[in-house]
Amino acid sequence: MNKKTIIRTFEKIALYMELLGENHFKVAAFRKAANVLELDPRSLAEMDDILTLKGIGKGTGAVITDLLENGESDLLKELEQTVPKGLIPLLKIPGLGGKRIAKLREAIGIDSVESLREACIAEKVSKVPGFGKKTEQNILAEIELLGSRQGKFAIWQVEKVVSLIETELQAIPEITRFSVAGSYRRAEEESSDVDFIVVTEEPGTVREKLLAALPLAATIAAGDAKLSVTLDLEDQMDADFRFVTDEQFASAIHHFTGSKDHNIRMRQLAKSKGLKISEYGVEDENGQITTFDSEEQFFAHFDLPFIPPAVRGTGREIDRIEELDDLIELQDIRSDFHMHTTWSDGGYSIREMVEACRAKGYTHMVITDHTQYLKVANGLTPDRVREQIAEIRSLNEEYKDIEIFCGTEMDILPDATLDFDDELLSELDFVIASIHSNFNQTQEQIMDRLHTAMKNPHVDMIAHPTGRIIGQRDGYDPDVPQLIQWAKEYGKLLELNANPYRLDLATEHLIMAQEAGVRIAINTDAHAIDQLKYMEIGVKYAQKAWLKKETVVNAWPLERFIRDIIRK
DNA sequence: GCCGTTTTCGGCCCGACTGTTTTCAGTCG
Repeated sequence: MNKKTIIRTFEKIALYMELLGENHFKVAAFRKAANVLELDPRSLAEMDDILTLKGIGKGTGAVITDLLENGESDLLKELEQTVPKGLIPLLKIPGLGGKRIAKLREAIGIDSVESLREACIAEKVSKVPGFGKKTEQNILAEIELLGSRQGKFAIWQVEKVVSLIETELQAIPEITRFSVAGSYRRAEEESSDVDFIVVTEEPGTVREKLLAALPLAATIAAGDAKLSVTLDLEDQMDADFRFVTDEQFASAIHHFTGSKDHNIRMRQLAKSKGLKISEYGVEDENGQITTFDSEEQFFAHFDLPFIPPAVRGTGREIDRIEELDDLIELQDIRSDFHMHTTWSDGGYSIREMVEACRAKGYTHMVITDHTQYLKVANGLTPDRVREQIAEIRSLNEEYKDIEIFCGTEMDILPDATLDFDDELLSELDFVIASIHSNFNQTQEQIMDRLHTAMKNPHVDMIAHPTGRIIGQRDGYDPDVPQLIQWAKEYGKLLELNANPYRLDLATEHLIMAQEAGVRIAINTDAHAIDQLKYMEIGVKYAQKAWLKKETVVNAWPLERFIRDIIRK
């Protein structure tokens, strides 16, 4: 028996009870019990007080005892026999929850998506009390969409949709200001929809203009406070817009940024002080509503510092506020160590990239084009590298306010050798080693390649260490704990590649690396000026792993970078 | 079902929108 099994049992019990139309506080109690175990960092063996945890009571405790003693839960077995398995997918149909599903099963014997479809076509559903013609049609339409509707979208897919919507919002003069909220603002790897807070005095006008401007597959809800639509794009994605006044903005963006658990924790905190949080402000016992100029002020109202969106997760972040002072922030970033130019597969010249980094206020930067093995990317031969070094050195003479270092993103070849020899590497200031080929090798072969790079005294950093593309491919499956050990042993940096396709290393590994004392560089891997902005997503993602300023090398001052990395 | 230096009963985070009703339940985020 392990903790995961207990958690999954609670979740299943909750699901079945929901389908039976049980009291939703009862359902929530089982979900909460699952959450309590999930949030506890200890393993099952270490939890001798499991039955006395807050949130575990008589009913949930009996399930745990049952599982520990018999390896299965009588309650779950009973529920599985009572509730047809075919009902579970019905919860995926928008507009159908436990109560209505229970009602349909009771009244006309619905036990699967197929029987519901048939009942809709035979117009039996609209005869059930509480259901009407409209609901029947909606259910039928949703059943047809069930297969095509995608659950989660990768952050790079969401980013494109967010940009598109922002362009439309900017074009509407009745909008004073707006901001994306929701899981995208928290820099989640995946989101199920996008949320926007829109400040306007004329919600009706804005709603109509949005309905006219956006590519629509469906309108889910359209009121004066909110607009909810399904966008007709490559992938059909839902978008929610909340219309608020300027005074309500701070409370609204906090509320709709979430996470849900963060909000619940904040509301419990408010309640303990006799206050009530809603998306419109904070209400005291006299019904007086306070609004705020900023989220900072909102948090200050509860004696809390500003909690960055990226760390708003389980609610436990509120117990870690003393760590926020050291947390990496965008304004700490002084440099970017990984970018490409027209010398290989980048879109802009070295000078253009330098100008763009100066505009960002960076004090130093590294040019890192691909190497000869990567022919599709026009990788540099040794001769071209030396030419490039000369050009960079001369450009560096020109610019007094930014230090430009000569680097490379060198391929680690499939046979576990490096693309450049040591002599050439010694002429460079900063050497990145990367895998771009033969992802399907065994883990042993991959680790052999990475070890070669790690051992080389000229290599400074391993880029995108796992090669993953979020939601598309897992990468080359390295043994990351081992990689972190090597980074520690040989004093190498590991990258957090900030490109939203990658975000590599992932959160769990960043946490591991920081704990091991390994330094991280957050880099954009920009192939165009515009992509330098990915630093913002990268830093947010780093915050999810609670990376400190000290851990992130590109937050270090130039002098320290030269002393500890370039001249080491 | 869980919980309690206000409570062992009556709450549980809070509000918008839809569709069904004719004042509100259900669903959703």
